[in-house]
Amino acid sequence: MSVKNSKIQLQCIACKSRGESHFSDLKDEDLEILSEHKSCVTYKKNQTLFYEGTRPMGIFCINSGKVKVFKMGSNGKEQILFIAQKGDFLGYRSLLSEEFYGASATVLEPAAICFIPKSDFLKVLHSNPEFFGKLMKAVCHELGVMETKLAQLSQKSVRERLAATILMLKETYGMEGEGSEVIDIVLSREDLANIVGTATETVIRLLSEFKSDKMIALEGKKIKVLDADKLIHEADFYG
Amino acid sequence: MSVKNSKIQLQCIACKSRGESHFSDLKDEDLEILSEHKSCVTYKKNQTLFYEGTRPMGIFCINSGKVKVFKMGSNGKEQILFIAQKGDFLGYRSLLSEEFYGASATVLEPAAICFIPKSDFLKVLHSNPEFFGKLMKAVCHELGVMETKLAQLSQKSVRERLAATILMLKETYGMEGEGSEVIDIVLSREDLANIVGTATETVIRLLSEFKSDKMIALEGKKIKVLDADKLIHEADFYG
DNA sequence: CGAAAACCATGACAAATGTCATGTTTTCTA
DNA sequence: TAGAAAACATGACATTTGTCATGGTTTTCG
Repeated sequence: MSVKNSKIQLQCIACKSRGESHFSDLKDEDLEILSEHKSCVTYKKNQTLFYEGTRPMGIFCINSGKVKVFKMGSNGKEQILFIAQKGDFLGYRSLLSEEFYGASATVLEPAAICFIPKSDFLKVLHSNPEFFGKLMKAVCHELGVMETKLAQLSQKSVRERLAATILMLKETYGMEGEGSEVIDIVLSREDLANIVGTATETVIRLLSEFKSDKMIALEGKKIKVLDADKLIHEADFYG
Repeated sequence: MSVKNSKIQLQCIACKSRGESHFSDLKDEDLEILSEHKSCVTYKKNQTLFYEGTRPMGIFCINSGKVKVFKMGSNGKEQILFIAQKGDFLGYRSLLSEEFYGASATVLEPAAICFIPKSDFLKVLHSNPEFFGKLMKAVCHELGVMETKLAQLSQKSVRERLAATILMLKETYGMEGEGSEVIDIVLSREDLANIVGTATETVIRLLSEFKSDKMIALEGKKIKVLDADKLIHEADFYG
């Protein structure tokens, strides 16, 4: 199979994923500007959008698929900061702080992603105070989320963090079932460990325990949440 | 001794700490607006500016002194997110994301701090795109810093993190000496542990080791860095 | 398809770190 | 300034978590 990525045609104006994105309220003329030099490409699993330490040239807008954003440690272990999906965009943080990328982004599930050059993005941003304000609000919110993650990493046990992570994934990727929800994202145990901030083996062991305790079930690669209340208790939320 | 805080007179326009702050480039008329309903107060050690979970009513601008910003865990342990000092301001993150405070702020060293009501701050912010942009850049930078902290907390040992923390404190609070630098901030072992994200006893033990190994010396409550290179090695920077 | 690679699972063990107990020193404050 | 409280220091020990080894299972890809 060829490894070449195929270019595809995606119009911002008609983009299904835009509704839930920060671009939702932009005027058509602004969308025109964004589309002008945009290039859209399909990515396969494990392809990397950008690397930590390199210079941002624009932003990536996810039309479909899932992407992990992570920092690599000196020991070769990744710490996943967050997972982005359709409607999210990536790389604007470094762009706006005028720094090199602080993290790398790699595709988890096959994705269609548009790249918008820096200049076009900034043009729209600066001609559009409302949009700017909205983005500011989003960044401030993200900062709060990151601070919460930091505190939980420091204060909670691995078991608690894994339970909390499963619940968080359920919120974002959960698909309704009868009394249970399947988490619709393909994550290796290693990736899960790199979200939680622990060793792969530890995650495997704890998943086995959660399974024995009927809190979750494993459906192929995916996790099914059987007893969310018990998981909440494990996560020691607001305990 | 009275616990009452004394009101003091501080003019933004004449503020010595403004030069290094985000307010540095504001026009006099904007400073006037900020000053209009401002109230400035001196705080003693251990007084709290605001509590996690409460509603932000404005921003705090530090004229002098030092303040720790932290999240409290369910176990009663604090995780210190950062330490603010003169020129920094606090609370704008939650203000802009329109959320409750995500952290608490408590005085470490006697401080003079001005409070600027939300409406005045927002008025200046929205009438001043350049200032808004500067703040956006700052928030994006902070987000990057927080992500780095998260990754290091997850990937480095306590020993490495303590070494890195001492070096970081030296950068910010170091006072030049002959071949050594005293870190000019009074931190209890407990606070230091809450920055590093570990138990107090562990910090005490490691400090003793660093002292035996001639990397640091303890001058009263303050830490003196004797061998920064060795500390850098301990911290495993870019190793 | 079939071999190789990647991934998952589990046991055994080691290392790092936290917790508890105790005593000393420093700081606070009545 | 004396007594109480807080902070510091250290030992002993428990617990958590990571690491290494091994084998089974699934996925990938020529």
